[in-house]
Amino acid sequence: MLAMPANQAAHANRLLSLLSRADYERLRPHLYPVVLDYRKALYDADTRIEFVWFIETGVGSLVNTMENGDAAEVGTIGNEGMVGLPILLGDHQAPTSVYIQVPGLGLRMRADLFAGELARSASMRTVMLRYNHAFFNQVAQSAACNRFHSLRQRCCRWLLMTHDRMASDEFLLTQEFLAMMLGVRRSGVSVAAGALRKIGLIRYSRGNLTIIDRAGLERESCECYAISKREFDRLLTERPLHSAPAAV
Amino acid sequence: MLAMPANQAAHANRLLSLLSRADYERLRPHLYPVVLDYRKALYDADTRIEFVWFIETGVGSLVNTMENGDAAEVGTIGNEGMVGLPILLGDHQAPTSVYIQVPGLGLRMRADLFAGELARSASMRTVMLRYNHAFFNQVAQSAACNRFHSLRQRCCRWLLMTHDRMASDEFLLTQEFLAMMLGVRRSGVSVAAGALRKIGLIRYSRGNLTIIDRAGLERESCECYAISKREFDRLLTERPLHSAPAAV
DNA sequence: CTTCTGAGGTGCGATATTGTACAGTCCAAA
DNA sequence: TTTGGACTGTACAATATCGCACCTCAGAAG
Repeated sequence: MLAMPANQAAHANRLLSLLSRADYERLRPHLYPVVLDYRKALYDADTRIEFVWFIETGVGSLVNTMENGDAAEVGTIGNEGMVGLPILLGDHQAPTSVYIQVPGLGLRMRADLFAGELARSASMRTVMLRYNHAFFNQVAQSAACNRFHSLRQRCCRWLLMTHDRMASDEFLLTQEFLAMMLGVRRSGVSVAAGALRKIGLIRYSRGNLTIIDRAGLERESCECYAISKREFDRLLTERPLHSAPAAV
Repeated sequence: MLAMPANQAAHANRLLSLLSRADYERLRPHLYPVVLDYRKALYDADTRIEFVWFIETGVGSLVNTMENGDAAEVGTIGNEGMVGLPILLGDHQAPTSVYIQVPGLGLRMRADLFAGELARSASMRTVMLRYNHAFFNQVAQSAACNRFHSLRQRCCRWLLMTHDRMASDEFLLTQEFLAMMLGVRRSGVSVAAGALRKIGLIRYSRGNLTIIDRAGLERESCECYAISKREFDRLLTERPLHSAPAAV
């Protein structure tokens, strides 16, 4: 049974707000506010990860880049999570990179200090590992989604996942960039997004996109969006997970 | 700095053999030998995970099944790893399932006891979390692979990954089953595998497949195989990961 | 020996997406 | 005010894969 201490006062970052006051106070002296600029790399593939980040606003992407330069997003990180999970897992690098796709603000901490605090606090590990599982499930869902679902469906899913992690209905987003995230041609996005605009779900022009009809996007999206979201909601709560056999 | 104690005597399962003798002795009383039958489910999506498994021979697949029944493998587990990572991450279920695709033997342990031992041993957590990272990287690679690479390339990758986890060059495998793993039509596999047979890389008939030319398969495969393998080799060693800044 | 069944090979039209190209439009810098 | 660049819309042939159907074949069951 995982006893979860009373959480600290609400924080812009959901993970930090799930920590006990004591755990949060241990991290606090090491957290430095940073601006997350558009397209900034938080870490690059196969290079040492020096910091972990807790995103407050904005959105980051876990991106896999192939030898020939083809790239695709395989996971999304916002104010519900952190960037730098390899540190949590005892590693210091990864074959993927993390880029900022919607600029914002966050808190940064030295990776070695984060690892040290984790080693000292079981309750902190609990929170972070649960997030890690939710994120893993999202990536696993992406893998299957890339196999089965159309560009249009994946486009809707991407918009919904990004929207969830944003304060506003409006954000900067070029077709070129979205195409890279989805791992498709830019002109393919032009057609898919054009169709979504035609039926009144979104509006956009010259890199400025607005979500008009969220429910409509959810209808057009594949099930992958709902599954990922459900997992985050299930795992990122203050309550302990049911662990009695009855709780199947 | 992660001090890694002297490992215990070599074990058929690589993860268990990476544990310190003390850690292994803690698990040993709870490990029960089991037969891993073809197509057996080790756990099902969204249901309580009661056991964790350490595979000794045979191969398992992490499978994502869609609402309409479409299914695809998103990760592979063999004697290098364990089944039941959600337990390690403080959860007790997952949106994916694990099935045995090549029958074999393994050791099973009650999930609650495994969680208890993990809570008591930092060194055990270290080993398991590293494996978790390697496995995560494999799934992230699959996500991008499903986006970019041809059926033929993915077919080669699958054969290589399975072969790595097998004692023999020969195993039972129908096109029907491989099609489900790759998330494609059976007749698509017929064409792809037929081509691989024609150029002498594999041999097969009526559900019996033999790897003839491994190097050839590696040439025909996408880069995803090598990347996943490299990550497993990097993370599943007895030596601690370099953690000095010089070790980039 | 015959039959049945699971496994595998092949063909064909339909569809999604690719690669490439080109043209239109808005905005900001010169 | 003009120009150049960034962003977007569109078109078209090529390709991979799909969905489906049908046929063959080997071996086990009867």
